[in-house]
Amino acid sequence: MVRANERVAGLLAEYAELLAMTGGDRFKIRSYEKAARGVGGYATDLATLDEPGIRKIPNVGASIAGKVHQAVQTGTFPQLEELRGQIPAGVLTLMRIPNLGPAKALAVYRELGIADIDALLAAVENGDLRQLKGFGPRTEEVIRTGIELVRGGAGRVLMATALDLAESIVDRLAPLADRCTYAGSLRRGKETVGDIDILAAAADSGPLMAAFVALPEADTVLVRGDTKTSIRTALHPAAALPAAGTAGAGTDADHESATPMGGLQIDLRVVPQEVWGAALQYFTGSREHNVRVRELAVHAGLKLSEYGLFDAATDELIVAGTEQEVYERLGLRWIPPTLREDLGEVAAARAGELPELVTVEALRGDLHTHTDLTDGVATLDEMLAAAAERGYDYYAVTDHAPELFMQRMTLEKALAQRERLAERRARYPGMRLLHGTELNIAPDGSVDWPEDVLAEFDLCVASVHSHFTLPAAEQTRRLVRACENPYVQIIGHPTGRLIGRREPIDLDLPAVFEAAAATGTALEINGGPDRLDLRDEHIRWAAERGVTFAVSSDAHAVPQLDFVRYATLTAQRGWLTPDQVLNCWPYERLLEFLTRPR
DNA sequence: GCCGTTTTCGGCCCGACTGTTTTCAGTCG
Repeated sequence: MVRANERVAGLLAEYAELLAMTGGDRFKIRSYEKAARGVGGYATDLATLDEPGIRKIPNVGASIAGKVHQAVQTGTFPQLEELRGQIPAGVLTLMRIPNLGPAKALAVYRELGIADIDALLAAVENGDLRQLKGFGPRTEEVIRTGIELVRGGAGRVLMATALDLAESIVDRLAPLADRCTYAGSLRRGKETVGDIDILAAAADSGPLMAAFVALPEADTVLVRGDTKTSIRTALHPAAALPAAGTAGAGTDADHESATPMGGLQIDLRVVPQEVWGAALQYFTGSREHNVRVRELAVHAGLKLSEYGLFDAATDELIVAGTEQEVYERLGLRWIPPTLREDLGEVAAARAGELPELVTVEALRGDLHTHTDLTDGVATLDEMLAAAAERGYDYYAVTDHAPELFMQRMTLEKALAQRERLAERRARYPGMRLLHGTELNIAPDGSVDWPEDVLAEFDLCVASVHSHFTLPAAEQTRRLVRACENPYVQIIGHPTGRLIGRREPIDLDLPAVFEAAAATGTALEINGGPDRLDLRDEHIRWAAERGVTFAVSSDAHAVPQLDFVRYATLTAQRGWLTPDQVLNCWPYERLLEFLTRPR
């Protein structure tokens, strides 16, 4: 379900951006950004809080609490509407372009009247942009490539955003249907999706279609029919902000959406209950997977469509009720949706060699998390309580290390945290607490802190947080050296990409995977909705080379512990089994891995 | 506008990089 928290966090972040653009006080801007993160990362649903309750949210004081309360009730607050009146929504979308911040966005709007990305591209093409003070040829080029990056994901939304929306809609439609679920690329767990496909089984589609077009999300009805209805959601820049709450440019905790979630098409198809399985199989895809499966059917003298599996000669229906029946009648084990990409899964299913995929339930702990000691928004105790609630056998706190200057970490703070963690051990007898850190990999591959300090941590994750544009040879050497560091057990978000915002660093991936395998350094699958790093196909390459993985949330707030869900879907798309994932192992085996001589 | 083992004012996330300047503004992490 989409909570009020995420919606209001989006409004606060939008207000901060508008303030930044209209020359507001920078500390005031920062306050709204921090409040947005606080609200988005708060464990309690805003809708259940009164104003004093809202006031308890980190970084929310009297003034913002009033606006938050109003926003929960009415969907907005007057000061936001005032600024929205001054700056067209399209100007905010300009800021999705990397290296184009509030000042430049305002300049192109004020000077050239540019209020959307199309107009900006046109101004680049005809040279108008270069006339502006502060805009030289290099800036022109940076903007041009930035637009390409943003455009690359045009019309697509992050899987996490789509999943929230799809589940929320399924929840509301399900009471009117015999069965209801989402299908398509979302069910396959792709990192971004172009639309949402919802499938329902019902004898009478009328009430479902009526409820569907009446959804508050339905801005435009594109198609209205008995078997298929399509709607489009409204374009709303604030809605582009992530499920976890964000604050624009800022810290490692920010997770901004690749594209505005507005304008997303949602299809509802209603089929008779008898053909549910065939329809679900068909509408889940992928197209390539379905072609492969139908090929198999043809060879067996059968015909497969969304209406069922038929005898090709007599047109007699054979099965259609469940996906299992369809696959089994074709001589296949049921294939998990995350594998249905025609990347060998049909042959594997035929040979009975499908992997037993890693699941969220199989995760015994989280090995990459933060607290408010650095850039998290929840305290150590809040994070521990939430982790215990999830039933974890172990949990690692891995706050940032000193070289990420903005986090102001010191050895003293780290050691004090270690003390506090030690004190908490008695409170969580069922959950082993690991004191870790997230180190920064310098351009030369070295990390923060001397060896004697590193040796005292239970766990060291090492990640790239700077120098994203080094040449491939240097980046590769950098990560290989980090793998070779005997104190580094996990490489965090190995490519550093942010979906739709930042390209991955230039790496010779096979060389890095070889190094990780040779040194026994695990590679992370980071569940941040805009990271999903490593990504699906790279996981498979790495796994083929014998790499071990960590499926991590990189949570900076309590609700973000759920990010392991997105990491797990990605791991499944990389065909991983629990045995290949460190944090599916029992504690004793994990400990052996962490403490073995290297 | 928020916050406080530095508490009701005066700080606040700091440093680097880059392109455009001609001494610095904008952006990022």
